[in-house]
Amino acid sequence: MTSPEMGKKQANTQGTRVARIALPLPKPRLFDYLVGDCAELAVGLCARVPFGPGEKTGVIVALDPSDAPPREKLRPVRELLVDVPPLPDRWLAMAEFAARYYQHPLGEVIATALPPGLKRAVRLPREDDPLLATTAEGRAALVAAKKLTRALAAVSLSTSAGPMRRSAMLEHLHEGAAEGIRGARSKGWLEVVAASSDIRMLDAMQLNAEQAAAVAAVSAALVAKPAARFESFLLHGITGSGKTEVYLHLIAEALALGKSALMLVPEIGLTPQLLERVAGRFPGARLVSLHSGLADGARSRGFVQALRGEADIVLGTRLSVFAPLPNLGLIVVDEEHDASFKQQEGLRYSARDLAVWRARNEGFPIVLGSATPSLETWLHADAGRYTRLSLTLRAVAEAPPAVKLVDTRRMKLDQGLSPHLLDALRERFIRGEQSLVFLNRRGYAPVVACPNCNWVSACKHCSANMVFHQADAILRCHHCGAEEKVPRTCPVCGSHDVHAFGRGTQRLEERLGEYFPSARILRVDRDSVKTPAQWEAVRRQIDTGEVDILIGTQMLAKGHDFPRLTLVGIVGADASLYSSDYRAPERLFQQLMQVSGRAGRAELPGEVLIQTEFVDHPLFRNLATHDFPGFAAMQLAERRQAGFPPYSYHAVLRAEAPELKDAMEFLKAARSSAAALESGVRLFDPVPMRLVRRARLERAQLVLEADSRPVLQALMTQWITLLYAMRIPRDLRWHLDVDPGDL
DNA sequence: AGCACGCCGACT
DNA sequence: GTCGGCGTGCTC
Repeated sequence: MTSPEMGKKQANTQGTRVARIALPLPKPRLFDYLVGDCAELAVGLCARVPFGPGEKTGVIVALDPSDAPPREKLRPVRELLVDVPPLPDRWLAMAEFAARYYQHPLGEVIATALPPGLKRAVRLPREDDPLLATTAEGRAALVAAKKLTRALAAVSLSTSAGPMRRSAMLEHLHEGAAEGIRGARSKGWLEVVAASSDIRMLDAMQLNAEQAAAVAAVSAALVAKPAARFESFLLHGITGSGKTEVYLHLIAEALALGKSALMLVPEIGLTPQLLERVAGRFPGARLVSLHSGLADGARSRGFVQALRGEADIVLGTRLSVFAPLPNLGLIVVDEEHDASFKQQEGLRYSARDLAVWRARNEGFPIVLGSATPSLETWLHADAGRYTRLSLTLRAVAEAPPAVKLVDTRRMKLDQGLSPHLLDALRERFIRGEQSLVFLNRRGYAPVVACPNCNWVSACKHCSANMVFHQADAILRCHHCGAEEKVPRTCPVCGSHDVHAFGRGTQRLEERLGEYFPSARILRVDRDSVKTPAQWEAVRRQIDTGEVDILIGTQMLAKGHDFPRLTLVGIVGADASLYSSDYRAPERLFQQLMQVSGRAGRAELPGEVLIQTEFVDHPLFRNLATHDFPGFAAMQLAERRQAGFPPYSYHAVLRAEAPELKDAMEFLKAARSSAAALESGVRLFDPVPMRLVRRARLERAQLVLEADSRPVLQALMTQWITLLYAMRIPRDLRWHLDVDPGDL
């Protein structure tokens, strides 16, 4: 038999069996096809099938189901993608769980989890790729690098050897591998090896007692009997306490045990910095990075590498929780509280929650790390369901930054800047130290308005104001991207008095430029930094001291360490202090803690100035004393009192249509069909969303609340069938969001 | 999601 | 008299 294309197998309709296939369709059902009984046929295989007048690619989820339609109704599979190994059962189990838990069609879950380019042919360099192994040098480099990784892992495991002895061992190992690595690097053969220029293996031995205890605790789970290997750990470590070092040690141990490791990081966290550090630490390991910024080809390659068991470490954003590593032994979720782990469209999954499920299902430990854990995770630790490991010592600076509150009630502010903050900025500038002014609002001013007739720069498509961007002299809507020229006179009354109200980072940049004309000021927000390359350039400027004053949004809060930074000024925090969203304080605390952590290094103590009208607010008091446990206890008490998550469980049904009444009507009908079902779920009234109109669509939502997950799940499972059966206007769309990030 | 089938308004 | 609106229903 000859196949026209590599890796495809034409369907053989003789000796047929039935394959049940999950196809990417917005309906929760599967389709059965005839398929030839070839050797490769297996559950988990991708298949191309005829569908209606067209064709689709799906995944076989069962063979010869007992309830298939009569064979004469079935059409044959067009081709099987035998080039790619079938997805493992455990992987499919996770997809099925996600479909069940998030009430989403299995075919769409699988389509979300698979890289988009997989449908096309995947060309993958194997280990015997000519690039790596056609020359003796290439092979030698690879072998040397692998030996080094294994040996490194083994050394870090050998707890009997003291630090001195281990250092000596490492140095010896490094010498042995260095030659091969240099050879390979000079030829540019292997990216992973190239990155080993950054090798800092000896760092591996600086663990302090807390870090060592954390490593030991998780290690015990790694080597426990299979049935006892699953354990969730919360690694609560203040900024600079060396969480990453703990992760790297644990990854080394997983590798030494012959397992692979998965590390999830927030979107912003996937900077080349971390990738280099991991690659440098494990020069012989096969490292794969996965995130949505990759081209289809690269993402497919990484995914298939994992699937073939050719990846030792996968480092990536939320989507990499679906990396089909067959031999996974450890998951790390860094900055586990970060909102980017929750997908906000399509399948609205939480990668962190799925990761915990996966670890339990496959029987291995998981580490959730953060300086400011989510209250969900904190409560799990309080209740003993997660094992809490604390890092309280700041490894990189002697003392945490001094947090001071600036009471702005009786103060004359200049563009939102207090005299205190300006003095502090001046002081640092004179001393040649770096400062950061944090304002979580980009643009020049949040609105342009006419005081004469009350006209405001409202967006035509959204219920929001257009933001004034002076840089390109334009009004821009931050919700739909619409742009308009700034009117010179009021479009309603013709008054010449139209002007910008409020301030964003651009305006702050302008004003600070006037105050400190000789200072080098750099603004960092989504408008000024759009690509990873730009972000890298910015980081280099900051690192090399080419910047005196930084102005930035939360982009900067999450960035990496800035060694010369000694002052952080926080402007406009009050806006989120009394927001109607019950999660606002949690987010604000996380944000402020994170941005505060940027200030100060060993030889240069840091200072944080927070401008506020609410100096007595307990949130600030906890922040000033760096007391996350205190803050969490206070918040949890409030949540318990109000019956909010994590003491209850939420799901939201949202609908959007050109007209609000259609969305509301749908939700009312949906509500009454849920009300007719027997359950302990509390059904709220449908309400328009806070931002009712976005991109010409009007949105409303219906909140469901229950005291337990099973109660909520039981209702939704029945309800979803009714929802799919409802007849709805063509232009109305709805979705269910389980465990929504916000309401 | 596509795509086809099928029944009511303003045009060559 | 026809082209085309999108409501409804189906795809193994």
